[in-house]
Amino acid sequence: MLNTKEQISTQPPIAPYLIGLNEKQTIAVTHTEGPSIVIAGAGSGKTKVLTARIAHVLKENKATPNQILALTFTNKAAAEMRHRIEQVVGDQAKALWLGTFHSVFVKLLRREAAALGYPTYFSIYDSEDSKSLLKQLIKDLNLDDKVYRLNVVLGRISHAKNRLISPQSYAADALYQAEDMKMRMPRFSELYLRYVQYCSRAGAMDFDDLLVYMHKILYTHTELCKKYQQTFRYLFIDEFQDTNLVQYKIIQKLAEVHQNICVVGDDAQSIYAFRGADIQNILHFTRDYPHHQMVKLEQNYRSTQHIVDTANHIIQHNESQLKKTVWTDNTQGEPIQLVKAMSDLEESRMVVASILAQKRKHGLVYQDFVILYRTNNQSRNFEEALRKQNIPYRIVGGLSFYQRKEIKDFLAYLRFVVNPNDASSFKRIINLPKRGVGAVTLDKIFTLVHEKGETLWHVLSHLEQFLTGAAVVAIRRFVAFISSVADQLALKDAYTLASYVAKESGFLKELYEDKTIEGLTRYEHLQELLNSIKQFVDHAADTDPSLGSFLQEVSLITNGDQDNVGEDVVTLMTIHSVKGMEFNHVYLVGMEEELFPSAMMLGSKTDLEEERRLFYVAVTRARLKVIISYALSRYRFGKLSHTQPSRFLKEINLEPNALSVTATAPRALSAINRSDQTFGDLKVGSSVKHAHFGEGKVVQLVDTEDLYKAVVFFSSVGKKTLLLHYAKLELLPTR
DNA sequence: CATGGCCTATTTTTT
DNA sequence: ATAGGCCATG
Repeated sequence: MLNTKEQISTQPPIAPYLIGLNEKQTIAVTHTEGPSIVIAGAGSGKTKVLTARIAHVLKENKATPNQILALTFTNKAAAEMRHRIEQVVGDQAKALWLGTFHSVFVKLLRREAAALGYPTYFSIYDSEDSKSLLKQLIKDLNLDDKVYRLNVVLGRISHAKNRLISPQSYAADALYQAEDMKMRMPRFSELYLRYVQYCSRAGAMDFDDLLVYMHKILYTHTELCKKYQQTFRYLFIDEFQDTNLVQYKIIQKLAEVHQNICVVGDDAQSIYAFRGADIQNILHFTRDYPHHQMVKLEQNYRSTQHIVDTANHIIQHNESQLKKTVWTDNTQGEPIQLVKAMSDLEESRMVVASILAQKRKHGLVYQDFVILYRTNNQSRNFEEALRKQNIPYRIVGGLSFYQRKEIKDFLAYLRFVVNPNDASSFKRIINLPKRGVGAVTLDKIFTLVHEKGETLWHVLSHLEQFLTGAAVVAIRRFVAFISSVADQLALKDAYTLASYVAKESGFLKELYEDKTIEGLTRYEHLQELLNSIKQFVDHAADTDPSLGSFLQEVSLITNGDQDNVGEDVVTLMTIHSVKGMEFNHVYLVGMEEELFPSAMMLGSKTDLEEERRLFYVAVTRARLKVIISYALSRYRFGKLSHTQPSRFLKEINLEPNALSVTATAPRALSAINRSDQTFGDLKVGSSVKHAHFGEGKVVQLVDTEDLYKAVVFFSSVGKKTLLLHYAKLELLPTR
């Protein structure tokens, strides 16, 4: 690009956001019209391109911010993107339609809820809500929960929804029916139907519904569809390889009029097939848009040569992949290191010891490190080891604040006020605090709802017509209370109403009176929640400060979103949640058969290939160094079991016993002293120049726990041992 | 109707 | 290891 000075002076000034882009990136950014697909290898500047492209559209006045729709998979990615666009275009960025698929669709569905027969502030059921609902339905139908396994059933429902198979068409489909028979679940269709009916009557949508109903709006409400097709002139889809059928159909429909759709993805990083993601969408895109422009970003700017090589090596073992050569001209860096531990406990200590040593040796900060694992429960040992060493850390994922029981309970209160047909929320709170309403009364109520075909709220507010007894009196009081709050919904903001409910419902008092340590924490959590509602209201200057709006927003928050960014802490998370991020040093732990690859994924080749892509994602997060660890034994289900090193290690020629890392914790990483050792570009035999001693030749490299040393033979003074952290050695070209 | 103790299944990943 | 379900008891 900017090759000579003459070029700069004769050409118009280049927009600041285009500076520093390579040739391919520039094409991807500036060809804004028509369908285009960007295949972006790991670390190839994907986000940079996507944000520059949006900025370009705005700067060239091709569209106003609210005519641009940009969809990501995580809130984090959306926030990051908005931030970076803001740096280029300023406040305009605020008006972009930019967010996760789910959060953007909630906003649209809220506007169009009436067309679907849903209340404006419909409830959103998270996976836990879905689970407990399904559990109840399985019970209601007298099905054996050992055959109709919760996770299996839920997964199947989710899968059907993501493939746009309604309960009716599911029941009519011979193939699905045959599968169900094989799995001894002949009544699955019925269960699916009931589940959908329940949600619709409760005015609730689960995560999949947000997509399914968005699809429904676009494909069955022509006028509404036209409106949005006209509105969105430019569409941007991040992590395209992880889209499923509904998502693809939605964006396809939205792009139908203007055809300005840009999808960015990397087939090598597709790790969500388990929730319906279909890499085939990349093929479908090229087929559905024959005039598309395709750009492949193959230069990696993130990682060292060693890391890029290893990553390429990993992915080569997969048969199904797009042709792509990721390369880098970064320095060679250090080889991937392997740590072997005797037990899971020792593994965690060794990793933590290694972090401390690396930090000291290179003058790093905690933020440089991430510990990645396959399953959330692996975090435990590492947390303890980190705590013991007083190392600050944060965990992303796992049990989030909003999944705590007291928080879910209170949110259920608020949800029921906003949507009094939400039966799940009702059941959750009717006896919080105790109101003497038992299972029998509840059963009667739900039978009535079912038989009369009335809404839950109708039955509750006319209960005297149907039932008598002490419970009825209690419910009448409860109903009166809920009504009194509901009357204020349009008048008062979320915070005012929430604190009112907390006090007047007796919920806060109940928590307050529990003086155990856990009770105290629960009380604090509730206060914390109320604070966050206050914040929500304060920040909702020109948006909707209502309780309904808060509840919908909060349903889509995941842990890690609101987390303390910028603090100097070690990060712990699953490989799935690290996607899209980068760290200087990556510790990939628990590299054992049946754990990674997971025992659940050994059954089929496609599953195994997804695990391998997961491995690829983990390794490519690192800028400088990857350290992989495994243990020879591990506690599973409270029992000690022996483990085998992962097959993936052999695939990248990291033989479990190749490196003589002593396995004694916590002073674990003893000196490695090998003739083929390299430190960056420095290796035995390298010619170097030292400020005092002049030219010399490296005869030995020593890697101790917290120091790098080099033994150099200088013609002037003979052998000297130098500490690489201090000594400034200049590498001379080899002759 | 609520509580406490014992039993069992559970661990794949997330919006 | 631990959470949730089931049963017996208050």
